[in-house]
Amino acid sequence: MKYQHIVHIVSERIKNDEYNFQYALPNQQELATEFGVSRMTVKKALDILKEEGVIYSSRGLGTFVVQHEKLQKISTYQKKQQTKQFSYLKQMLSFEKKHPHQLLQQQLAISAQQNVYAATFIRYRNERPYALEHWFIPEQVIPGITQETLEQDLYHYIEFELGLKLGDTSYTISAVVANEVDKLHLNCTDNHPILKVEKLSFLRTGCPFLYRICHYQAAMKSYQFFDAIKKNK
Amino acid sequence: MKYQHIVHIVSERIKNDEYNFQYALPNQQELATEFGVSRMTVKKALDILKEEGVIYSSRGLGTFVVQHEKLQKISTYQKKQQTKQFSYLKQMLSFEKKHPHQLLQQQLAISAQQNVYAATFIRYRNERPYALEHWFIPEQVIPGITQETLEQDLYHYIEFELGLKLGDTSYTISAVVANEVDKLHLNCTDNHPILKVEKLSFLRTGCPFLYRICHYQAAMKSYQFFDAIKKNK
DNA sequence: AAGTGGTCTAGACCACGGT
DNA sequence: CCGTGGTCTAGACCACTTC
Repeated sequence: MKYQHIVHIVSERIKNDEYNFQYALPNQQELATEFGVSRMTVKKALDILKEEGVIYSSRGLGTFVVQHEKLQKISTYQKKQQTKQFSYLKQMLSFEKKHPHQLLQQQLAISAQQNVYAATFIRYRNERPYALEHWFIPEQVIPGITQETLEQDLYHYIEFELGLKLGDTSYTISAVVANEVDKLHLNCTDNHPILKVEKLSFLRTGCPFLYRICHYQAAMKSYQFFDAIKKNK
Repeated sequence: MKYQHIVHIVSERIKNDEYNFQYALPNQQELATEFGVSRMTVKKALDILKEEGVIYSSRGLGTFVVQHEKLQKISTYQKKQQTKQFSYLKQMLSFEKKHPHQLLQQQLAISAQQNVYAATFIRYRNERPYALEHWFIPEQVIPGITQETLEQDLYHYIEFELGLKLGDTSYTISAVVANEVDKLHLNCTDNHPILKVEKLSFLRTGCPFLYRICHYQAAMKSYQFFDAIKKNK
């Protein structure tokens, strides 16, 4: 795929400040000539970089690099996450197969008669309790799950053992106070704030296969995401 | 733009169940013939629907509608938000021009000498205090702001009065406990949980122009977003 | 008028999944 | 093998911005 190569090269040039926000990039025809491809292929590569938020373009004006600030914020954020060198540990507290209660029936789009694998995990970060997670997986969609599957790599099992393709995950974030189970495992007291994240994962077909309720120690977790307000040109 | 028309027609057919998850869509050549366009134009339309999560396609197999569950969840969520018929009210508590402290200098990428408009709002939902927001806008980027600009429509001012193009907004979400100011205005007591959302908005050029710190009554707000886990084909 | 990016074409070839 | 979608071409025309 030639366009991926162009995406990579142009990304590198932006990182190396060969292209920067003060001047327009070479126009599409020049880039096409340089890379020995057609203009449409260049445009496809630039469209991907636009989607990534690295560049933008205006009819009649040209294509420009987005100013450093934004990218810096993202990269420094990621760097912070990496350089802190956290050690993570996931430990299973319970594992069972049961019938779903009403919330699960609704979220996983199944009936009360179908079985659901239910597991509870506690996560540690640098040996400190960090999150309490409840996982629910419909047996009909992802059959043959064992305790080991969940302790190792569920996604690998789904993709390579079952041959299913993964889709998107929906995140719903809210703030709550610690409940009794949280207080027991997350080492916190009354009225301790909790960042509650409900994650619903789908196969590529749109079938929901995993519902997670995750309670994070408020001080140890935040979520960041980007949102395009308007797509006006 | 022909491809937008095709996006619209195919969307309608999916909503009307003329295309559904049980069968593949007509192949790209058939659609091209039907709409009287080239195959590339059909593909561009389908790419947009893929990006929206409405369909997916496999080389060698065809193009398919994503199962209803996922879309239902999104649309029912939106419907819930709409049918609750909330009444919203935004009230300004303070407005001033000042020099930025260190956090603002960093977030807005400005120096300590530059001026920043600082405003505080309280939001009500159905007459109940709902959120407390602190807004910060660098004068150099968005000049000429008055109290009225902020009470009315800042985005309209930026786009149509100043002629600037808007870019993305970054959201950073965490959970905290109510501070003294929250307790005063949000009508809550000690250790009340707060959903804290930092919003940093950029112009299309990547220049940050608005930093907001928003404290929501935990019980009255949640955030939902989607994330592609992997783009494997 | 000149230069830019956005759209669209009519074809070609390739990679993949199923037979 | 065939049918599918993914990539790529070499051009054309259009919309927009600036001079």
